[in-house]
Amino acid sequence: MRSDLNDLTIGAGPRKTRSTRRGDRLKIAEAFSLRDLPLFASVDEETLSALALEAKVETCESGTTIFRQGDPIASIVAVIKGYVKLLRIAPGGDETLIAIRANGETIVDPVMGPEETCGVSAETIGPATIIKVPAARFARLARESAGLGAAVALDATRRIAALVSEIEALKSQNADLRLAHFILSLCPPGEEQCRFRLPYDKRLIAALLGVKQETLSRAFAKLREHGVRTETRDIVVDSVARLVVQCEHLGRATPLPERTGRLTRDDAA
Amino acid sequence: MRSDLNDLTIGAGPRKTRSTRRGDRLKIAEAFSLRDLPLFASVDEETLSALALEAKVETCESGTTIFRQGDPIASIVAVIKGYVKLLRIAPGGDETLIAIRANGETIVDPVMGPEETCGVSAETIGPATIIKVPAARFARLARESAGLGAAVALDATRRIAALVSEIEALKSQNADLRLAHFILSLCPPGEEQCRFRLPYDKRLIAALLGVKQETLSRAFAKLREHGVRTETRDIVVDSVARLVVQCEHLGRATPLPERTGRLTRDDAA
DNA sequence: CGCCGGGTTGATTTCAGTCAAGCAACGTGG
DNA sequence: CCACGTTGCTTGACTGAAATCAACCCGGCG
Repeated sequence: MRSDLNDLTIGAGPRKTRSTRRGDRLKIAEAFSLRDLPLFASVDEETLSALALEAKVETCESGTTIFRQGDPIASIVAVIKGYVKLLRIAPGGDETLIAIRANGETIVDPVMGPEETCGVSAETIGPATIIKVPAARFARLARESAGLGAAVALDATRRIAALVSEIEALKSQNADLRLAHFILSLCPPGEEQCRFRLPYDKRLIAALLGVKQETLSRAFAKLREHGVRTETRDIVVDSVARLVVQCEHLGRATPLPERTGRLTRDDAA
Repeated sequence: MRSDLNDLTIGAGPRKTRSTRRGDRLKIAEAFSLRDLPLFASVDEETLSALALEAKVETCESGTTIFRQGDPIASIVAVIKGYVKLLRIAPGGDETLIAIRANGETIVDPVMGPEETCGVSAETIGPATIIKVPAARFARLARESAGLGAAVALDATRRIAALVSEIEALKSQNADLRLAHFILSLCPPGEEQCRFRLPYDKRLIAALLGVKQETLSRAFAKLREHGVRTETRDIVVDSVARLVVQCEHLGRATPLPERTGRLTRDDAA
């Protein structure tokens, strides 16, 4: 929650190339530009400068609550570094994970609109760096600058598309298939064989996919037969193409396509 | 799909009170204003007039496809009368219901953004009347008028909130509980005892809740013990308050709170 | 060393999907 | 008017998926 403003430079223009990293063991001064956030990619320079004046960067330790469901919307927040989970808390008290934000993603879930409150709570997973712009200031600029308004609308469109996909997945895919798609979404594009580290622990992945961790563990075990190995926190995918094909079989039962022929040897089971 | 433009007057201003309903058996001429759509509630007169010039009203018979998933976005569509279902079609061919739009709701799911395509297909349930504005024209106006851009953003915010709620429900509630909430959402506010007609058939409700119709039928049967009776298409709720209370018991097992002990016994750990 | 937290695995229960039959409500055509 | 098929809804018996309960493993770390 501490605000280390002095360590960062917020700009509006293209990222400055002056990189003052000199291996000193104090925090490395780093230039950060609002332009780096996808949300602001197409916003005019002037508006961005105005926003930059109001922006505050904060470094948060693990488990910091950024805002709470039901709070009035104080700031527009984006994640610069680390991960932030968004969750909903039912009256009964149990929490439901809605999404995890990373990279340069914005948490404008509650975007604007007068007197709106936060629909979710936001909490950091691991240490994270975030940037905040006061909501009132943001809303005013959005009303004045059509470009910013359009950018917000576009951002919202993307977010809606993602949510729609998630609803489709929850309604029509079983746990194994959802996991397979999740793995595929993590594979670096263009590589047929790959190895990477899971971005967060399996409990969170389970919550993201809407299953219990035991179920996730079993789903991983099932994928092991299809060329997806797990080494504690690392994932090795033998063949992305093969996994894509297997997705169709994971979905509907069809346990045995039964192509009897001597072709592929691993469906003999 | 036929366009009965001549039967309708599209305006931008407040709804004209001249009501030409005279019981003739030809279609009743009716004035319709864009202002009636919540999306445009706060948009300035001038922009609205420009939109109205481009708007086209269409009456559709049941089962009309308005647009298809993957199509380029040709128009912004709103529902004036009747219901429109939005669904996703997987490569395999099976359809997943995403949402149902009614009243004056907009189907701007794919709002704007250059070269975007429709994320869902839209199809009328029963006969419906819709209004269309060419997407290019709409996008240009949205870019020029900050008010319209803000309105779109606000609309998107509402939609996101609804989607988030649906994801929460799918992840954390069982079929009975989801149905109970759905019923409650249909109860006219303020009334303790009520009776109303389901807006569409039970197959659609099942799909909306993410269950099979057989499961929905059993869920209705279970609610019968809690003061919710179904008479074919009508619903009678004996006590809204009681239903709200029952929701807590429907969620988690806890069939018997059993407070027998003199202390709460679960904090002994 | 012992004690976690995160992860796996197994046994069992609960929930929802599947398959199948039956029924009530219509609309149509004889 | 009734026989008829259709469509929407319900019910039952069964299967399968995922949650639950519980034990255990294993890699830090005080």
